[in-house]
Amino acid sequence: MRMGEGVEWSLHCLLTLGWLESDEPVPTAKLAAVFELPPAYLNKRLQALVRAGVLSSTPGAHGGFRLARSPEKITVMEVVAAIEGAEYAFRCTEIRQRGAGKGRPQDFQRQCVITTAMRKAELAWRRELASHTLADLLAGAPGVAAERTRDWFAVG
Amino acid sequence: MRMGEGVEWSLHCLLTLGWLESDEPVPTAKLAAVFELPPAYLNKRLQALVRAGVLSSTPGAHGGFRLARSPEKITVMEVVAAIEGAEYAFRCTEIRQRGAGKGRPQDFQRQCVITTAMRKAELAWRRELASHTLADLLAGAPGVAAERTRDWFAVG
DNA sequence: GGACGAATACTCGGATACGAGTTGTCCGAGTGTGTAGGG
DNA sequence: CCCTACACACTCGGACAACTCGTATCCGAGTATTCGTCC
Repeated sequence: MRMGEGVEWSLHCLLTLGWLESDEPVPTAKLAAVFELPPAYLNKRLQALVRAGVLSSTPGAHGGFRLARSPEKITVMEVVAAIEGAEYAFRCTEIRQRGAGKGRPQDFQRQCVITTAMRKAELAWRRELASHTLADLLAGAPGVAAERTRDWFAVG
Repeated sequence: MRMGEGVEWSLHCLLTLGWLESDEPVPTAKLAAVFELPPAYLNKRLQALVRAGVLSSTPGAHGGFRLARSPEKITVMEVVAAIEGAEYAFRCTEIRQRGAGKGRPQDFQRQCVITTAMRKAELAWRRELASHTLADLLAGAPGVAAERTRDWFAVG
């Protein structure tokens, strides 16, 4: 089980946007240059964040992306769900109803214990991710990181 | 992010072995027939459980697999780790040290806040999975399931 | 009749193809800007 | 001098390939059984 790189990319970009505290939209090319990422692919991921309502995009010249909400209202869970999808990682395919259990629908009213256990674990994971906001991450990072980012944008 | 089907298959097979309560090893073909799964591929997954010390295998005629330990000592976490791998789903590639942050190793002594948050969430997930043993699942399932399984093996 | 040995059937184990999903790239649609021309 | 219309440059957005990982399969290594033969 592996999480895509897009999550790391997205969160770092959101941190960058949070540090800039600018109302000016930032284009994909600039954000990609900060971390030396492929611009077109990063753009694809940022689009997903727009669809999720985390970012807002402005097309045209001097366009780009900006935070759609204040960092306090953006949770890490939202970002992960926007990039990786909202489905559960464990998906029950009901193999218990095949073979030995075929043709006995009355035995399978409740979900199987395996699904229950896995879902419970995933809910704990989601709860943890939902408890961290972008503002928390911004505050938790060392101050030099914010400074460096602002300097880099001032120059470039 | 998606969990492979092997986890569901493995847990169902472990439940089956737990219900049988037999010292006789059960071959892959039988287990596969219970859920109508491809035998060869299921075998591949059971091998992983043997390597993890969850199952013990006996080759040759009348061979097969049996639980290596009592169900109370087998956690769901172990099974997931055996099938999906023990690595974390989120892997930090340190993109913060590229581009804007290049050549400043002193700024990156601690792990970044994103990695910390993700790891914390995964630990909550793992803790939850580790708290459930195979014995818990066996006890939580309806009694008719165990009965049906035993009947199916008695006939076939 | 009992014991030994070889042939056999059955099982696990790892090496080998196939397919889906993720990663990566490209070009078109749309918007703001700057400029040139006319009033 | 000011207004308007046009051409341009820049950006997002979705459609189009390449590649890695998970899925699926096959054949070889090894063991308990079974049958035949010898003592």
